[in-house]
Amino acid sequence: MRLVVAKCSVDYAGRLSAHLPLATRVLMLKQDGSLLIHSDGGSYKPLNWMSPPCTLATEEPEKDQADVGVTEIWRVTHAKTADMLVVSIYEIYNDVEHELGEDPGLIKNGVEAELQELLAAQIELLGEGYTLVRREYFTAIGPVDILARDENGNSVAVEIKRRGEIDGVEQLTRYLELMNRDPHLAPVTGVFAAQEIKPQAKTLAEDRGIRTLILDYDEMRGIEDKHGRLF
Amino acid sequence: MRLVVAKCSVDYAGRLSAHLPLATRVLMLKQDGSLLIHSDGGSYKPLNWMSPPCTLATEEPEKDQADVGVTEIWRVTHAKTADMLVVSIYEIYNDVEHELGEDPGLIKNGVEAELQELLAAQIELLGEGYTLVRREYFTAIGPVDILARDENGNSVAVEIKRRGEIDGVEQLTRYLELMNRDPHLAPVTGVFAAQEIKPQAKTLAEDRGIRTLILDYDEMRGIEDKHGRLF
DNA sequence: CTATATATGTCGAGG
DNA sequence: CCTCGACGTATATAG
Repeated sequence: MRLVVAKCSVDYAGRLSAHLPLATRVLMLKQDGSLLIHSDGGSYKPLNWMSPPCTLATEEPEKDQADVGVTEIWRVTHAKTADMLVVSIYEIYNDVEHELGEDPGLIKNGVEAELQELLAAQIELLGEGYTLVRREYFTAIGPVDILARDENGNSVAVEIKRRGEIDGVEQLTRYLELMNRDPHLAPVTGVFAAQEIKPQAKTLAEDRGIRTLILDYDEMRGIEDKHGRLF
Repeated sequence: MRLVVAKCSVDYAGRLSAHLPLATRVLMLKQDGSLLIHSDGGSYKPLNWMSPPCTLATEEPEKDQADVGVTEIWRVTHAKTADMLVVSIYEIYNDVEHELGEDPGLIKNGVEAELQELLAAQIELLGEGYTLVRREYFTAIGPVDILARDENGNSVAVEIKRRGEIDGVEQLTRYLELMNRDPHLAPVTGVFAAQEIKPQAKTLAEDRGIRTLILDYDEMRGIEDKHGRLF
């Protein structure tokens, strides 16, 4: 990992073309040849970058570039797509290199996959007498998160989100429409389950006869832990 | 902008909870208090981060933490959501600070706008005898990318995407529904045009009687200076 | 490898 | 402020 603070301008050509005017920025050069160009604001997204696999070549500036103050040129070329990033460096204020080694990586909890597992294991949260048919029930337009049966044996399609927004209701609506054309499944009702459901999504769901359900992650995980400890 | 190379472990609690085991990483501290934690690989996305608005507080470690080698603790708290990122620092190998100033920002040239221009100019790609009515035909729920007429003089609404996914079909469906209620326009048929159309989107479009059309960007552009823009 | 859904998505436009 | 759509989306996972 090499960290350079430099006055530079940048040009990118690939899926789009883009240009960064002359300013002072941080250039982060990773071991794999990739390059990130950060300013002192914005969020985690760099102003510009090149993803691996790619190679960096350092070049001498042409005379006309040297005349306007360019001291070196970094040309980063993507190995597969021929995307190219060219950094024209005017002045380097700081240049540090350090060996980091392999990173053990991030451990996550509470993403949608985990919610789906938990709800499948605690299908009774949908209601008394509900049973799990299967997770990831496949249809022609995509997988339904959970297919269950209610206390009367009727099909119930469950769409799970971390945050329930209108998109998710639309998605479930499409599934229901399709599944209700299948005489083996129909009638199919819908449940929209999420840790948090936006008011508009709740309204839309109810308007379409879809039940909404708030999932309490901590509670569900707690129950699961207790189950685990019983064994 | 402060750049720190340090051995650290990290914990995040917010929309999800996550943990980074002890390793050497780069900590990028921006002027607005935001923090990025980068390893020497991956793409431009940090391993972990806190977006602005947020504040950084440096704390002394508790005794039990100090005993295992923690020298300082950085606690970054989001100003609105109460998301929290805690960095436990064991050793600092490098620590640099530099004033960058405001960045003038990125200048972009996108692809989708160009696709729309090109298709309007080459409207015959839609079929024999088609004529352009106008680009950005305005409806109550938004602009239709292109309105054309087919060889019989009937209205055709075209939705253009770089990548055709289900969302785009939904969008076009809404336009068609609305436009077909207008006796001056009806009957209106739809064409979903994109550089690439996902199978699910194609299925849904056909199910709704919408024609799909693959656009060859390079061909439409005439395979001119694709990479010649840099210099 | 392709295809698909998720994401602490981020980001910008527009009501 | 919120919603919606685009993104050089990236990323993991299933087929």
